[in-house]
Amino acid sequence: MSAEPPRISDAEWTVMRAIWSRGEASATEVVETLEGQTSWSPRTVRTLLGRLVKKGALGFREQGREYVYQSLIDERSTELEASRSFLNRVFDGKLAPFLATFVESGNYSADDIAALKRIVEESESNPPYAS
Amino acid sequence: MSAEPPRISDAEWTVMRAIWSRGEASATEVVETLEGQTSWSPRTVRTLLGRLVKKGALGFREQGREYVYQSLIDERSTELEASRSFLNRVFDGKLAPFLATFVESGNYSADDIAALKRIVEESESNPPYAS
DNA sequence: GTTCTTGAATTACAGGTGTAATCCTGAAAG
DNA sequence: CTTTCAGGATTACACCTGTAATTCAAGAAC
Repeated sequence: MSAEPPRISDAEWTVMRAIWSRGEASATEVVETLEGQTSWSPRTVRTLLGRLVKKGALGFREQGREYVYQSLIDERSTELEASRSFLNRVFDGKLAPFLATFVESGNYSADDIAALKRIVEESESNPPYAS
Repeated sequence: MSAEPPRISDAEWTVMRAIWSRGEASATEVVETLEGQTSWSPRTVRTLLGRLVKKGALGFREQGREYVYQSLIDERSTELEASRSFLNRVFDGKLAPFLATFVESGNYSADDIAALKRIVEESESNPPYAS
C-alpha cells in the first residue's frame, strides 16, 4: 500500500538535512544555508530540490513567485532506513562489527561514549531480542 | 602519493565481502558463494569482478583457464572509510546521533550490547579526545 | 509599454550502476 | 580435425548522479 521510500542520493542528503533543520525553506533559503557547507552553484541546489520533489521526498507550496519546500518524509525513519541499508551493505547488517571497526580506529568522542552508556543502561532495564 | 581508494558500489560490496571471506576465489567460486545471497546471474557477478579489477580493488592471478581473484584493499580500512562517509552523509559525521536513532528503534541485539559494553570499558581505561 | 531579472522548467552531459547479453578464443570432447 | 563449451573481454542499455547552463514566463524597473 505504501509507496517505496525514495532513494536519497549523497548530494540530496545535504539538501534534505538543510530542509529538516529549518522545517521548511524557499530555494533561496536553502542556497543560503548551504553556502559555506558546500561550493555548489545555486543552480545545482535548485536542481536537487527539483529532483527531491520528483522523488516525493519534498513537497512545496507557492509563496508569491517562489516555492517553499517542506519534507514529506520523516527524518528519523529516513535516517534509520539509511542506517540499516548501510549496515547491510558493509557489515552484513550487524551493529557490533561496525562499532568495533569504528572504535578500533579511535574515531569517536566522549559524547559518543556517553551515548553508548545510555544505550547499555537502557538495554538492561529493557533488553533487546536475544543473540 | 597514494592513489584514491576506489569507490565501491552497493553491488560491489557484496562481491568484496565474498572475496574477503574466502581470502581469494575464482569467479566460479564467487558465483557459488553468492547463490542464495543474491539472485544475480553468473554474468553479473563476472561483470562486477571485472569492474573491481579495473578499479584496483581486486587483483588476480591466472590458474589454468581461470582467474583467481584476491583483494588489493584492506577490509578494515575500507569499512572504516565507508563508515565515515556514511556518518558524514547522514549524521553530519557524528556517531552519537546514529546510535540514538538506531537504539530508539530497538534495532539491536544482545551481541551489540555486549560489544557496546566492551567499548565503554575500554574507553574508560583509554579515553578518546574530549567532547 | 519595453526591458531586465529572477525563479522554475527543461536540457545537458559525462561518468557510475545494476543487470546482463554477445563475442572471441583456446581447451575439451568427440 | 571439427564442434562445443566455458571464461574472460567487450558491448548494451536505461536510469541515477553531480554539476550545471539554457529557456521561458511573469513581475520589477524604468
